[in-house]
Amino acid sequence: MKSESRKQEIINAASILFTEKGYSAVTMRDLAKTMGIKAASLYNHIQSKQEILSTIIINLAEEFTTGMNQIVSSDIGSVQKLENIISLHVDVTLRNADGLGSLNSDWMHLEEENLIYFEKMRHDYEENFRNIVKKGVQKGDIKPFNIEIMVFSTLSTLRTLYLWYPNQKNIDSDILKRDMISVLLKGVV
Amino acid sequence: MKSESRKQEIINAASILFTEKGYSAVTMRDLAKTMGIKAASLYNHIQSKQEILSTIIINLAEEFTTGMNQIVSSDIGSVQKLENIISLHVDVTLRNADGLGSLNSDWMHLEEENLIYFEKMRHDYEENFRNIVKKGVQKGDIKPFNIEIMVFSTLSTLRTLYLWYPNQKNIDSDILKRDMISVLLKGVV
DNA sequence: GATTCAAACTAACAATCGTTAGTTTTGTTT
DNA sequence: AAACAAAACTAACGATTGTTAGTTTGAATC
Repeated sequence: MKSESRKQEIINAASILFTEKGYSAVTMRDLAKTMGIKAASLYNHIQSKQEILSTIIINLAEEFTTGMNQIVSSDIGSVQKLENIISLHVDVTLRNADGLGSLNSDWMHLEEENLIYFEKMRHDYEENFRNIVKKGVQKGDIKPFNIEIMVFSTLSTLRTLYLWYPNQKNIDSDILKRDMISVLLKGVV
Repeated sequence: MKSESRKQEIINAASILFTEKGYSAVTMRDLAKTMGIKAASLYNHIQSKQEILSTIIINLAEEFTTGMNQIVSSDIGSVQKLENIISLHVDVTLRNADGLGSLNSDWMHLEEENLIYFEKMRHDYEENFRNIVKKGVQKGDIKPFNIEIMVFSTLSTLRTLYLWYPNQKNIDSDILKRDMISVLLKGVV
């Protein structure tokens, strides 16, 4: 097993700190103090600060990519696809809320290869999202509003769900999904 | 005038850098290089790095607070108030898109007094928003969905407008407002 | 009891951080 | 031309950064 669990503990602690203060503002000594050890001891388990960041972000990005690819290739209508995307974001957020702060705010601190890889995944994700909306508009299932605004509006809400969810402890996953689908798709008025 | 314009130039340059990389990741030497001077020369115009951050954030937060207070005290319906809030966010974003990255992602690096002041403004803003939605639901003008989700959903879209707007150069302010109102209030389905 | 090994430790490094002090340059006003 | 103020500069400071090297601890295995 070779300290794999200890490594994961460090990554989990780092996820929380990074979301609270941002990658650059968290020092290895901060992280070590949270873990109850000295900064140098962290390096028995991880290779670098950068490795922690890239592990957090790339894993999450791949999770979203995998989920989106399944939705895109499924044989369902555009509106149902949007509902599944909302469901995907709720699931990932409930499972790993701490890491989403890094994904949203610290991805630009990834280094060369991982930065390019991440940006490609994000671009493809948005492109898939956009195409689903376009198809829905063509078929008449989605209102013919400005497509960019519809995509941006929905996506920005889903992306910042992690900021808001921890404050609402007493909410069931399925109820949250249902209400999010109502608000995002059917509007509030 | 005493270099007031030079100070503003520094703040404007810092706004862009802070939004690109975050407050903690931008050094005074980075900022100086962007201005074409040495880091020490910055201190002829500003008192500290922290002063730059607080100037950017507090000014913007006060702008939102002032706008919200006008909307709250105006004698119009709940839906019209929501439309005016959307319009407020579009206006502020178009006027000062660069600073909104700091407001959204670096407010936690404000120091004691300003941090408390900012958090109070943000709390009051959200509370005003929530009360407008509540009133609208009571009057039957707004659908009886989960209020927190409606508030969070709308607000998170408006707050991240600055991330998305710069990519859509050819869009008129009034058209943007109209379409945002459509998508956010009436839904896409 | 000796060996092994993961996981902690102490001590220190080179680099970089925000900032200060004191000086020089530049451009305008007398 | 002299005087002044604005705005740049050089040089350096103490603190902090991520990280490395080498050592000690403690528990499991032989």
